[in-house]
Amino acid sequence: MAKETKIRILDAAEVLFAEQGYAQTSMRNITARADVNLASVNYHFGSKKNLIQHVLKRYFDVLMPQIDSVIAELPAQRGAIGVETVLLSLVPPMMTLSELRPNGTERFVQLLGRGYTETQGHLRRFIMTGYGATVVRLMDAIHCCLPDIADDELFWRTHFAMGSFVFSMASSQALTEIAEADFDQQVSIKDVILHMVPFMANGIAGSR
Amino acid sequence: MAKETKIRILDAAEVLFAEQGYAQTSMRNITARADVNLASVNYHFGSKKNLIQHVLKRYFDVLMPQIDSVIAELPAQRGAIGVETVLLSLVPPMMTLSELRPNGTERFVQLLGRGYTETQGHLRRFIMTGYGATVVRLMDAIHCCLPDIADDELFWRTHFAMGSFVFSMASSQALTEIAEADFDQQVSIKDVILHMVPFMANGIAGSR
DNA sequence: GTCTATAGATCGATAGAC
DNA sequence: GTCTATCGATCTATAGAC
Repeated sequence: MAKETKIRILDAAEVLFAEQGYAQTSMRNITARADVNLASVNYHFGSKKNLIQHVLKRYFDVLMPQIDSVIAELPAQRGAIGVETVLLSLVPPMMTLSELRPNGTERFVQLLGRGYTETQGHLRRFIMTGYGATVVRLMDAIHCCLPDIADDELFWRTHFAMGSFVFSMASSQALTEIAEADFDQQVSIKDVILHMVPFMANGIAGSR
Repeated sequence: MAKETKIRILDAAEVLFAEQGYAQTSMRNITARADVNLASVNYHFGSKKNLIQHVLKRYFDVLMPQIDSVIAELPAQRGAIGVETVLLSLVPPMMTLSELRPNGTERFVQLLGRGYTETQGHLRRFIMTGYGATVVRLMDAIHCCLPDIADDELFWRTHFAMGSFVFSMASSQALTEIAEADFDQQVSIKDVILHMVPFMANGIAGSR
């Protein structure tokens, strides 16, 4: 036999969810692409909603422990480093997702963007209950770089930064097509991220 | 008779589209909320797809001419002003959308966010064919403030900025709820926009 | 575990009476 | 222009044979 049915379903589902969104992807789309029987999704995952969570969990379970590691290894004197350093430390963990599966990094962020706008709060709850501690540690690391900025102000800025990131990936296909057509550039996901880090760092730190 | 059927449909549709997304909103949802007959949507608009475009068009037709005006009134010596000035000049036009309909500003940006992630390129084409000249004028105004930044770099930064904006509005309900719960702040759409302008300006201009 | 067959619901769109 | 009634196509989920 080829791959396990369960894996085939997850692999097919994540591509379709990332490309078309959750609502627009039917179980028939998924099982056809995975070349498995329609009923097998409900046998293995119980429901479509549960399948969506499993697709995300595969990525979070790899990413979040890595983020914990890189944050723990940041200099103890946080005042000495900038936000850009913290954000840059997240890049290698993000890039390892592409070793999991082809275009893993891109797909993961697309799924994140879809989840935030489509599942009306479910994703946020899923992240905070399962990986909330990592999120808090990351926010603390950013805050330590910028002790002068008020809590609520930093809250807004980090969410704006996340917006840049998630939106850019959600529409990354359009963006890279334009970049290639108008500027004759071949654009990889890493290029996009490395363009984005200074943008986010400048926005979060604020220069004036 | 109360309001025209056509208007009632548009009013109901824009609320539901903004809150739940296009795919998740059925014609039955819309006609029930508008308190009109199911068949009247197809009579007046031909199809659901056409209805979506009409909902957006009502906002664009008011917003875009105003943006043309404020850009035309910017100082001729563009080198003398900053990006923040250009972005701030967009705020009054955006705010007038709330005079059109309750929460118009917020709804419009939510529709924009939904359109970008859900309609896979259709929205972009709709904007560029109908209002492309205004978009180009706006991009030029930003570029004049930052003559030292290369075309392609500015392309990335403006798209990141748009991402912050659109995503923040798409998830604005969650964001304002958190802000109110964690920081005990009452947050209006104008507060969000005014927090966002410096963030975007710092990100686009780049400080280092 | 895998399959067929189908229940049960909902969808967009339209025909045709008024 | 507005309504009822319905078509035909989808969808998720499940029952039950193998």
